[in-house]
Amino acid sequence: MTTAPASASSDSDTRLRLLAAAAEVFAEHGFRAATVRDICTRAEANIAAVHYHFGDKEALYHEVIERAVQAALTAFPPDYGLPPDPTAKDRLHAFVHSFLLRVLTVEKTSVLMRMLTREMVEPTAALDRLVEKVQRPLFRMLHGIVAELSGPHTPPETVLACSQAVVAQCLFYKHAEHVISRMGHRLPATPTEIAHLADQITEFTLGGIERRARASRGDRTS
Amino acid sequence: MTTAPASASSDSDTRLRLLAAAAEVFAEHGFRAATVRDICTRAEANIAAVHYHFGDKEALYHEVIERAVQAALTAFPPDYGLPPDPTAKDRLHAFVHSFLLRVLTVEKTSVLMRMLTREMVEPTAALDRLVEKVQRPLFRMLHGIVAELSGPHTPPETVLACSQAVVAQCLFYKHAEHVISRMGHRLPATPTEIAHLADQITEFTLGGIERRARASRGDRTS
DNA sequence: GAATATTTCAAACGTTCATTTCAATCGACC
DNA sequence: GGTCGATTGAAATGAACGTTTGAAATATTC
Repeated sequence: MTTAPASASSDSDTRLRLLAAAAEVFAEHGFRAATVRDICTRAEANIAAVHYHFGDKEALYHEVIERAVQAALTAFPPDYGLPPDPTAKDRLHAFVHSFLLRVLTVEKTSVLMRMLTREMVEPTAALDRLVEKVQRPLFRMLHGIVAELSGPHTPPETVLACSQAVVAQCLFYKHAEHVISRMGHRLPATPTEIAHLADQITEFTLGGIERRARASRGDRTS
Repeated sequence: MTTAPASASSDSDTRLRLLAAAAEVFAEHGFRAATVRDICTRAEANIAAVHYHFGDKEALYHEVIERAVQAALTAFPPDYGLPPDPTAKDRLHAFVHSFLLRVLTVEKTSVLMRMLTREMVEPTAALDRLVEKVQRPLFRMLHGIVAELSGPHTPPETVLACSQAVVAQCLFYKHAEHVISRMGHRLPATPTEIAHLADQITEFTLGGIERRARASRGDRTS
């Protein structure tokens, strides 16, 4: 029986090469279309290496996802660049900025994030864990910020919708990247462009929240 | 040689059944994971029927996409429910509302729209035509509306960003539907819910545009 | 340095799938 | 009702893929 992988935390050399290659291939083609052969070729490993080190293709995928999320959140945590004693607006900006950095930075993390994008549209078993471990806590954090910006008398439904609008704006540039480039529009990629986009989205959101909150107070000034 | 399909406009019975079944299966599984066998079974047709009527799986896919877009835009054109002599705000609302109806309505069109969602994340050759024929004209229309709402002195970059924010908010509920439902949030589906969401997005957007336009005029009132 | 465990390797297995083939069937037209 | 083109049917083909196998190579341990 050659089933059992080595101890769970063994990071042999080929094992790491497999993980790196798998991240590339899964991000590029998705879980199903990615082939074990391709991954092993890029990792300069034998076909059987996946079976030996991870058990099967799906277990490899899970570990890649796990590490991807870890890496992205470590590199750009949601309080990225936050000054001490931040205002709610500061926290919104940091949330948006770090979100965009995770999603758009051309380094490793963005390649990894493409996997999550695919998971959202075409879920595998990995999505459930992902939602619970990552997306729910992040959204809860955002929801708190938006609630604070909306003021105390804003109905929860409005706060929810505004929070979703923030996520929507951030994810858009990843979800629609192929359309955006085909339309001839620039896709933010450099730190400067991403920071600028974060400013824009933050401002747009503040305007939206303000107007929605005003409307929910019954104002009709506009 | 049994290659050539009948005349391009022949709508034989099995041909139509194949198109209907293919729309279901492609929407459910995506192009690659969908199997010709599954499609033919659901259409109560023989496996060879796809080859006979369409040539191959990809040609079938293209025709399904073509018809899907046609159907969705016919059912809910971007000026859906627009009053005569509409204001810019009216036109924005109609654009958003029809967009959401195409994307979220639980009837045929939404199933079909799921294919387009997949195309955006995992493009096939069909996306290029789609962008040119559908998305570019629609976006140009939206861009005009947003430009009008922003006022004459708003930089084009801001108008572009605000237009993208609108698309982002509308697409979000389709792109992230699996996450939204896993988070326990309600996904708008009934005409009432969709209309309500359209109101919310329109208001949010107006607030965003207003603030961005104000900022680009150099105001710092806020 | 022999014994043992770990890791790699080439080859093959079994399955799934799109596509093809060719005979059978159907339908319209003379 | 016989003929011919259009359509359907059952079976086969060939390629791609994940997985498995068992031996060879390498590292580890005593």
